[in-house]
This record gives sequence, C-alpha cells and structure tokens, in this order.
Amino acid sequence: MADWVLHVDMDQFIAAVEVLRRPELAGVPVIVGGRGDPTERAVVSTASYEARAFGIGSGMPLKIAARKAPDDAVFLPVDHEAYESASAQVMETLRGLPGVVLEVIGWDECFLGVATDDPEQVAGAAQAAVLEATGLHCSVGIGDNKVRAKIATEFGKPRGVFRLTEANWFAVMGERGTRELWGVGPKVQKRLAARGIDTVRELADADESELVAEFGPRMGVWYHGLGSGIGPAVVDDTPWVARSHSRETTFQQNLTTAAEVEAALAELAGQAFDDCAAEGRPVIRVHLKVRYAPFETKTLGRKLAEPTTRRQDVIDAALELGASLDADREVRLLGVRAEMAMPAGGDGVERTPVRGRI
DNA sequence: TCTGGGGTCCTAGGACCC
DNA sequence: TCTGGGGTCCTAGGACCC
Repeated sequence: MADWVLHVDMDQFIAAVEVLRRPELAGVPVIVGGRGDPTERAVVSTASYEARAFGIGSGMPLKIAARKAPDDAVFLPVDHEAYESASAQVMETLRGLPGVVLEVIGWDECFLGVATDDPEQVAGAAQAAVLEATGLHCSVGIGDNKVRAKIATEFGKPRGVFRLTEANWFAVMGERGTRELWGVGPKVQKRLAARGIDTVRELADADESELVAEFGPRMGVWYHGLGSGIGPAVVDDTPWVARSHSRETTFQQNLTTAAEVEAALAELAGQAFDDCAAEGRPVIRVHLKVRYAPFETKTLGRKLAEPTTRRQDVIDAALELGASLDADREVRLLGVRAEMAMPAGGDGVERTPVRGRI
C-alpha cells in the first residue's frame, strides 16, 4: 500500500453554513462579510457561487460588492461561532475515518494522511461522511505530497476529486503561470517574471543558484522545487501551538485625535494580551499594524526588555510604538499583535517555508 | 471604489563574540 | 592608514496563506 496525502477543502464554506440554517437562501447570491451592512467599511468573507457569477469575491469591500450585486442578493453578518462549530464537526467526522492522520490547516480545510491502494475510494468516503454528518459539500485533492494534493483540489471543485502526482504534474501544471503555485503571491510572481520565469515548467527548469541569489537559501530552493511540485509529504497531527495573537478592527471613521488613537491602542493591546494570558504564556514582543494613506500597510515591532505577564507592560509597549509613528503622514491604526514565548522545547513540529499552517 | 482579521515564516543587516 | 573570518543573536520588515 502506498502513502497518500488528501487535501479536503469545504466548498464555499461560510456561505454553505449560512444556507444550511436558512434553506430559503439556496440558489440566492449570498454575501457574508462584516456586520452584514453593505454601507459599512468591511470586506467580503465569502460569496456564494451565485454571487461570484457577478464578479463578487472574498476580500472585496462590501461597498463594491453592493454595487455589483443583483437586487435579490442577501448580505449577512459574519458569525464566527457558527463556522467554528461547523468546522469542528467536519474535522471530527474526518478524524473518524479508518486509518487516517488529520492535520488541520484552517477553518475549512485539512490534510489527511492515509496508506491505501485506492485513494479515490478514501476521498469519496470522506465526502460522503462529511455530507452525511453536516450537510456540507467538499472537494478533495489527492497527491503524493502536500503541495500536489493542495493544488489538485482546485481542479476538483466543486464537489469533485482530482489526483495530481509526479506522473501528471507537468501535463497539468507545466504551462500554467507561477502564481497558481501555493506560496507564490503577486510579489514573487513579479520577481520571477523579471528573470524570464513565467510558467511552472520554466521555474522547474531554472537555475537553482540563481533563485537562491534572488530569494535566499531557503526560499530559493523551495521555489525551485515547487516548480516540479516537490514538497513535504508527512501529515502531522501534532496539536497546534499558537506563536502570537492579534486584535484588529476596522474603525468606521478614522481616528483623528491622539487621545482616540491611544485609547484604541490600549484596548487592542489589552485584548491581544488577554488572548496570550489565556494560554498562560508570557508576551515577548508587540507589533502594530497601521496603514499610511492611500494604501500602504506597515508593521512596526518592538521586543520587550523582559518577557511579561503584565497587561500594562503590553499596553505601554503599544503606546510607545504608537508614539513613534510618522506624524507627518495620514495614518490609520489597524491592530495590535502580541507575540508569545514558546513553551519549553517548542512544539516539536518541523517547519516548511509555506506560510501558515502546513 | 475602497480596501478584514487572524495567523506564520523568511531575509537582510547590524551587533557582538571568539 | 588600514583594518581577518566565522558564527550567532536580534531587530525590523516583507510576503504569503486562510
């Protein structure tokens, strides 16, 4: 029996959860975001397939979505608790499949590691189990590692299964743009294009030492391998250990006075601290996320002199960072992040350069 | 036309040490 | 006037993901 990696991804997860509890919304363009008021400053979390047909997608400001949306579109507020509980139900169901190791990546996706001669059968069983337990549909990517499984899922959507391995990698991906690779964003795509590397095959054929010179020893090697679909194949169910917690908020009106900004900084820093304190771990670093007009987000960080378990220390650090902002430019506060000391010995999980939880 | 909220990991460059 | 080589740690910021 061979080892396989399956990537399970819920179809339009948030919108699907909303339709599930309000069946009259089936077939209607549903847009979930912010407090559900399209006149407010907020963005789209998820749009149903019906809404996507009008060019509405996640990350888009609600005000823009409102202009594109047809008259019968429905805007709904984000309901984290509902998605958390649906997510937990999905994960629990998948964990119950025989012989699988499950690694959670996000609310609506995970990897399954399984030894089998028929991965399509396991994929079908996963889809059926999730549908029966939750009423939700998902797509499954089958791969010989995490990178290929993850990319395969896109070809399976919606409600399908797709297998991507070393055998069909170049046939499927070779002529596609580098941006379609997991971990290649707009900036890296540009830097690759500047060196004449536009397609996946060109990336695979590129000179690794040139990529190392451009991106550094780890990312250079990683991107080169990505061109051939190379990536980690071990699915790891080690419990997640958070490294930091942050609080961000969208102010409906920009803060204008120093007193307003200080009050907001103290509030957000205090909340971020509380999330860390709830885990019983000291804070070692504080970051501010701000936006300079017109649209340039920046992060400023400061290491604390000592790891602290005092709320006020974190608030003071945030205020100090706030005082160091460029006063000559229009700046909008977005949020505060508190970075925690790792537990002794860390979490024992080996990292790969793909950002986020892999 | 107006830009979320929650995260992680990597790199460059300076400081410091032997 | 000219000024090593290598290693590690820290800080600040960048990029990407869901």
